[in-house]
Amino acid sequence: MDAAERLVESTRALLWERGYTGTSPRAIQERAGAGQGSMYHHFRGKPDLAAAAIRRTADELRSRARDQLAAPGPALARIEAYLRRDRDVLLGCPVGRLTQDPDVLADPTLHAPVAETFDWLCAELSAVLAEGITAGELSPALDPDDTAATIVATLQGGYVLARAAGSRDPFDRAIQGALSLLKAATP
Amino acid sequence: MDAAERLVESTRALLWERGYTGTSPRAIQERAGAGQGSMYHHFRGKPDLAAAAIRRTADELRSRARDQLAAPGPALARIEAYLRRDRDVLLGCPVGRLTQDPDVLADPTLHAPVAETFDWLCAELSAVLAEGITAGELSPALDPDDTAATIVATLQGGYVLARAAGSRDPFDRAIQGALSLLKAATP
DNA sequence: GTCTATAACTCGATAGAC
DNA sequence: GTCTATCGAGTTATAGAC
Repeated sequence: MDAAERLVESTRALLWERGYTGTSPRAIQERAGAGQGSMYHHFRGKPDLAAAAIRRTADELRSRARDQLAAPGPALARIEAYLRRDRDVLLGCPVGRLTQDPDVLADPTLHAPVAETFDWLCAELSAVLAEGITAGELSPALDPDDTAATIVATLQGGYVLARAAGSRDPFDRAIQGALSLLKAATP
Repeated sequence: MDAAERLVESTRALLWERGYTGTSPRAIQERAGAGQGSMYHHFRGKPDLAAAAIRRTADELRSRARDQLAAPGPALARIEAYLRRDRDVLLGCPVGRLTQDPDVLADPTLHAPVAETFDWLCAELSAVLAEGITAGELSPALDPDDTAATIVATLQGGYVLARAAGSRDPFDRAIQGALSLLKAATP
């Protein structure tokens, strides 16, 4: 792994742990084992480096969501597989956490990948839900877009509750509760 | 309003907008119209001031949740009133946002009010849900604790989605989706 | 109780040697 | 391509005058 690569990975880790404001170029360099000169040679500065890191993190999230949502099988089973997938719950969502950083939201280059990720995820889930309704797995009374937003919100909020509690328990309960509600909503 | 009071209110506003790491004593002082000396006379430093601000914000959240949840009326109606209450969606939750700040989670004095707030809120909602099940409004198949966690997570995640989208739409959709699922889960 | 001055440090970024 | 030195500003906090 060359220096530019290590700098991006280091930035990804620090943005996840400490957010944009809490991440200093100095900390990025130390973690990457690179010096000032190296960093400012490869990147114009902190926003440039953050843009590269956020784009990669967003791409990875999409790719991992596709693994479960685009798999073969019944709609509800794919949603359950996605919700129950192994996650580092106490670390929170590396994309969702960026929405708490006003400096990220204020910079269109940093904000755009975050907005696109959740737009894409809601649309993808909505399509799977619509499929489940057509197949007779889910009640036609459910609105796919609304329900998709509820599912993504349950995940994002589950992370918040887990970090507040210092335990993954509330996350697991929130997921279980959402799945129970979905399973109760059969035609 | 005296200086100490203005300093706490100023800290509350800044913690909400910019988080703990993003909030400097200087910014607190400027917003409060108080000087360095005044601040360090009334408070030992940034963590002390933040502790006072967080305690007050947490108390206020609980008090406002009680307004809807402890009101008279059927269980489901109280939950809907709580979920549909007027909110500054794009500002996010002033308590939930603190879970993204590692410096808050690392300090027990700052972390405790955050943990207690969500513990209390989940317990309160769980009690209302249990009441709804007993009254025959909701299916006995629902687990009150799980469902309560799902509801709180939907709110917290709804804020995340709204800030990501730069619009309150996904928040409203997530709430609507959760209410539709709850209403579909009748005995 | 509030002020100003200052300390010791980190911030994000640039300059210029090698 | 990476280094070290340095910049000016901002950080949290203390000291001491008033």
